[in-house]
Amino acid sequence: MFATVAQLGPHAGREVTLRGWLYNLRSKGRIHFLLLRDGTGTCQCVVFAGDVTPEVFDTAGRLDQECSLEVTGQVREDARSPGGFELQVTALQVLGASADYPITKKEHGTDFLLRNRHLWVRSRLQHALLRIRAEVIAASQEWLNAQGFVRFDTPILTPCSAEGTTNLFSTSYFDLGPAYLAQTGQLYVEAGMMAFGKVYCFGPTFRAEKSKTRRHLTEFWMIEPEMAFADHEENLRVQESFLSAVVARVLDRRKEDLLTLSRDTAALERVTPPFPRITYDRAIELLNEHATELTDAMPPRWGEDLGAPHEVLLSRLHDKPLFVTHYPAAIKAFYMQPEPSRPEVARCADLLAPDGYGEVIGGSERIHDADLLERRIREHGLRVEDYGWYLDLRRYGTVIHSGFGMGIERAVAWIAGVHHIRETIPFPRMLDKIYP
RNA sequence: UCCCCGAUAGCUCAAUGGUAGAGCAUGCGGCUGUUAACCGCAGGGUUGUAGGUUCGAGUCCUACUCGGGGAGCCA
Repeated sequence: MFATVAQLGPHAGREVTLRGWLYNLRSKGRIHFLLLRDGTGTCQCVVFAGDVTPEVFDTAGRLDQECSLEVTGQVREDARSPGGFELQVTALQVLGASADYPITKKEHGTDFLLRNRHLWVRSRLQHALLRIRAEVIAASQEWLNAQGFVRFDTPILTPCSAEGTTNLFSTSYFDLGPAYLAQTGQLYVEAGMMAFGKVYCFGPTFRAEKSKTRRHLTEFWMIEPEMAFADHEENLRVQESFLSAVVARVLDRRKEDLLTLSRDTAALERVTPPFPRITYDRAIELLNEHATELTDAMPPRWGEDLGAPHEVLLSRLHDKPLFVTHYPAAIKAFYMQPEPSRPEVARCADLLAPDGYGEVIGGSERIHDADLLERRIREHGLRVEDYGWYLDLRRYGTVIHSGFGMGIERAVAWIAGVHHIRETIPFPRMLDKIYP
């Protein structure tokens, strides 16, 4: 009877067959200890010389790391096995050999591990991390679904730049000229919002930026909710509830993986609404007050965007994710609603994760007035004719609306507590790196 | 695009300008409870590329290539 490592408990005392890969082998004279992983967990399988034929015992002692195996034996409770149950082996069959597996038990360099990413994902820490990623994605979608949001998929191939100036990957689209890989689904999701009230899109987005930092990928996944009749305040409330719910679910269901990654879960327990909020104006003041703590950076002047060192410092002054609201309109996207009493700032917010993980969510109230939106498109040097359909959304039953986008990888990096974003996606795409 | 650091065995790293080393991995041998097990033996190298300085260069100098860290931009 086949079993999985995670479900061994009910089989205690009985004989089962596990199928998986050899994580590690330790031999001690007349005993071999096989660590078998099957994706659900890792189980220590013990081969005693007296329990099996000499041929099987010899085979067990020569197994290669990561060979695939079927192992049959009796399930026994034993604290010395990682999952609390071990298998006393009676039979064993190699399914696929694994000579010279490159990733060994000692340390490796980043470049080597990324070149072997297709194998690296089998390793313990990577396995825990990617499980957390899957949980973040599932939690995000299921929370939104439960709140009445409808998933509304947006195109990846797009005819023009959604936000203008940033670098896009381009390809040729038959004889219709260039097409671009989407850097956001936001404009399209606004069309969906007017059909369904509350929608979100979820998929890969692409930025051809020459960014070489621990927070950047050229291909990353983003979940972008958009809500009709929601203003800036409502937008922030949804964001803090959403992110808190995602964190709570990871704590509930993937605590073991967080511990595998040595994540301080107490810091995650604090992630509950409301989140602290400061305006951009206040952020500038704070940065000037703490200027001496800024290494290799000056406090920004009003009108300049916040840099990575600034975001790190601001987030360190708070023990929860931090909203920075009302950035100067001039440094934000063209579609953001100006604050009525101060049109030089936008009704927007960046949500900064603690510990220097940077902006995990960016959002805003959108301009709902057709004339203002058209003016902004022109002011940003964009072609109005490219945005005909987008302007239509304001011509046919416009409403106040808001939305935001969360970068999955940044959220996962912060929640899991891993330093570099490249490990939070199975196959990272970075500047100068596209293999495997 | 800019700044800093690096490149030596399959992998991770040592080596005052003076004979190229270790751990892991691999192969062989030993050990009845190991937790990246341990112990013994063995094989494994055009020191990133091209020039230069020197009696002598892994080590110093120049250029290039590749990689790592950071910045800008952004999620």
